[in-house]
Amino acid sequence: MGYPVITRIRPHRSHSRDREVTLPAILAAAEIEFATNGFAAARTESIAARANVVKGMIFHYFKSKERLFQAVLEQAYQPFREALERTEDKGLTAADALFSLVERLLAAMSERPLSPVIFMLESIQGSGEHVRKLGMPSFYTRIEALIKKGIAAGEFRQMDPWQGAINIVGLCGFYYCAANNLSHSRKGPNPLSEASRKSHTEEVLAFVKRGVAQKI
Amino acid sequence: MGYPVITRIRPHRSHSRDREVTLPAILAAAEIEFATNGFAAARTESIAARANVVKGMIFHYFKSKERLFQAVLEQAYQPFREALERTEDKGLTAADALFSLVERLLAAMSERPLSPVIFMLESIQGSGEHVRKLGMPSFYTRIEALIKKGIAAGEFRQMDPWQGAINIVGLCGFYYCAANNLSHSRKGPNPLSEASRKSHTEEVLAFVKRGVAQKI
DNA sequence: GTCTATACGAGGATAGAC
DNA sequence: GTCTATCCTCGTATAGAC
Repeated sequence: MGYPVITRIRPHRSHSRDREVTLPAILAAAEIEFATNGFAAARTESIAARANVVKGMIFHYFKSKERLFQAVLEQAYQPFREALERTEDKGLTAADALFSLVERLLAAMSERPLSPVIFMLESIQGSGEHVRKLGMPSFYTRIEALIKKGIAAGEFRQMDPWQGAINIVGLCGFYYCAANNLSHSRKGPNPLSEASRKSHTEEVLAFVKRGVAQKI
Repeated sequence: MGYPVITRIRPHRSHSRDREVTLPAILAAAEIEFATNGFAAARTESIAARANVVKGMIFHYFKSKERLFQAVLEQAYQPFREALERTEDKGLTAADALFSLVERLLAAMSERPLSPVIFMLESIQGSGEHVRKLGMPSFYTRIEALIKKGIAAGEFRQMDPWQGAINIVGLCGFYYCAANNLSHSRKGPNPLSEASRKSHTEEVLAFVKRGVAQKI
């Protein structure tokens, strides 16, 4: 008593008072936090710290953790939605259509490497509401249809089209989900480096082409 | 005041006072909870409810949530450790050795479908300590070595052996991680049914064989 | 070994000064 | 818009009766 009370331990943060800066910073930090921990285990405090803002800002801009998560999901899904919408099958053989779709899928993942992780966590932990709310068109059914077509045309080998679709999506996405652990269990280049992602893209494409091929 | 106080709303649970019953029940319930939510988001209360015991029992038998998780990890990893240890490469071609290893890996997953999910969550969320603590020998490096050998022997096509190993492990495990969501996005048989798992095993094996094959 | 009750900390969310 | 301070719920863990 009698001692002067320190009312401000940290000074104001250096951010401009500007939603053009704060809002994207929160979104970017949230993407990392949700991709690392999933929705339930993610901490708003961690997100705030990473974005270099105060926790209250998150609720100021997004009202709740739940809404922030939805915003992150929307942002994460954007490249995939575009990849699906841009892909035109008209006038292509089933093989060409499938391989170009897989290329786009791989490019989208390489562009946003955290997205596959978020979707994987949502797949494991979520009840599927979030994904449905996004109107997320399914890569699985699209690929399944192309495989069916390719089998009928004699371009692809006999196989279960649904299982084939799962295998192809898995080849594309598993790498990014396992990337964390891969860097633990092995010296070598960062799995998320430009070069490693390029290598992954090429290897998956080659694997898929052979995996569905008729002749061997 | 004056009203009789209800001291026991629920009666004693019907379990025998026996660790032979209670302990495995907790372990089984915990496996489901951890596989669904990951360590941080898992709730001891949920585990207790599913095991039909009282929350205190968990701490009585396992001391902490952390130790319970380790016990679950050990249990989950058992079939995989055996699969790796039993596999002998002596006198086999690289192709035969690889395919029999993949078969064992798939069989282990089919036997414990929650294990791939737990490993995936640990890979995404954990720092790798738990897995290292288990002395988990790596499927990746084992498969990588076999691929190298197969390429040198001309049995397999030219490819990046490390990427190839990741692709193969991914083909095996992704299915089980995505299974939850798969059942949401599609009518049809349960992805974890006996028949579906068998189908998955066969399809992956076929996919892998073609994926690494020399001639196409 | 099984139960009830509770201590204690962490984390989501809000209020209100500046 | 940004900050501090606080409320309140939930969840881990413990104490102690039976």
